Amino acid sequence: MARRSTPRPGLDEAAVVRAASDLVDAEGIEALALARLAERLGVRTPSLYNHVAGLEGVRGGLAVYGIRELGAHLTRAAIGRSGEDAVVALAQAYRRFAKERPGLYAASLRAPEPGDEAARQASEDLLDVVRAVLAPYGLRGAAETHQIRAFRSLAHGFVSLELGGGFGLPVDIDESFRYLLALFIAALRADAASADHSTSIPTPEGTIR
Amino acid sequence: MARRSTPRPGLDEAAVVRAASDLVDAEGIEALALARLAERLGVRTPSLYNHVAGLEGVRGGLAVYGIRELGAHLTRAAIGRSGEDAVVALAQAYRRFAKERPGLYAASLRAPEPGDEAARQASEDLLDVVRAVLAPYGLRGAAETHQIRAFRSLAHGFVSLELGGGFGLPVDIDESFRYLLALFIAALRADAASADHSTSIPTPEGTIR
DNA sequence: CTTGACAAACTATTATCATTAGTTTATAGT
DNA sequence: ACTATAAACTAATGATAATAGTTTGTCAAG
Repeated sequence: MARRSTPRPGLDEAAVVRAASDLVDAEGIEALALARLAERLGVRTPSLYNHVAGLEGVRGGLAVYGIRELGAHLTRAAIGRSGEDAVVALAQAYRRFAKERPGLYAASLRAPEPGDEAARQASEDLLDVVRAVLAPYGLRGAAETHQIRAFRSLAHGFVSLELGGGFGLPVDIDESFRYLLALFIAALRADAASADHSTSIPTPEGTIR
Repeated sequence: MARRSTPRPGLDEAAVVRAASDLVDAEGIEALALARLAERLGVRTPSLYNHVAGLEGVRGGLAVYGIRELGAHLTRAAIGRSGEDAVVALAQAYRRFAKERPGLYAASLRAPEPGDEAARQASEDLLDVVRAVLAPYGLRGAAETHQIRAFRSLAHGFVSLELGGGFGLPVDIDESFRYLLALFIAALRADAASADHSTSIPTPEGTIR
């Protein structure tokens, strides 16, 4: 009944990706190298090729792992909340994740290969969380897409600049983030006011953003 | 009267950085390599060390060049405009620059070395343009900083996601950007309304953001 | 208990790259 | 014409990714 199909139960892709995640969070995304990974895993470099498709394979796997982890964090933050409360929680969780796991967050940003189904699915799941939180604000179709893109742009732009040291002064960065968030929430209110479907029928629309 | 101090008038740092700029815009930031640069310049790799401090030196010089070019574009876009017109022009110019010179834009984002005076100055100049455009909205001190950071987060976040292929659908990305911009401008109006110094004294404050 | 298949590890090799050391050479200024 | 010097060069080293081919450990079937 044992699950493993074969011998030498040392490594698998997940273990390599985990090690990569630890490495990039500890030393930065540019420190990601097969040699360093092999060293950490107590193995010679070529052995990694039994589990991942080279350095590019590690990067791809790490990106998917990062998107999933971010999605899980956002989901946890949003559960049990609604309305503006949920929006704030989502944004704060986004920023906290990026700051706690900067290497993994950076890795999650890389554009996936066109055929990468796992990456597509992970992104879709992540998007669903954002969509669900913004759903009460009543937009549908293209307008909803604009809203979601705006949220992602805000959150990503801010943490990206913050992580990159783009904000000269260390003071009141939290305050700046609150300002940015308030700005977005004001827009949500305006959207909700203009789109007055207080009781709207859940239109059976497509899923894609 | 000739200016050059010495012989073999082939290269200088600016020429190397220009070549690097061409390279990264044509083939992406990850294609930046001294070997490729030397090839393009018709020179052997080690010769580059006479002009730049290795690959890191090229990256640093490219970042400064990118910030300056971006600043020049923003300045041109803002000249002769004011108020919301200027804000929109600034944002559009920001996005256009990033799309026209994606490699250079990416290079401009790297965090400068602490002592890099050229980078600090270039960033300061860039910031001054944004500050000038937002000045009519009446905020001072910390509030102004939040406003500026919000603008940068918006603009950078959007173009970063766009360039990285983060927006699944190619349709109406322009429209999404307009939505984002409208959202920011609404916040500016609110700020201007609350901070009612119609005729304010130009406070002799510090410069840093 | 033996044995064979197979995946996972290994060694060896190649190619690319950045970097440093030391040498040669072209030019500017005397 | 001579010399100082900066800019180019060759040569060598070390890190890295990647591939080919070999060895070996483990599971499962006989």
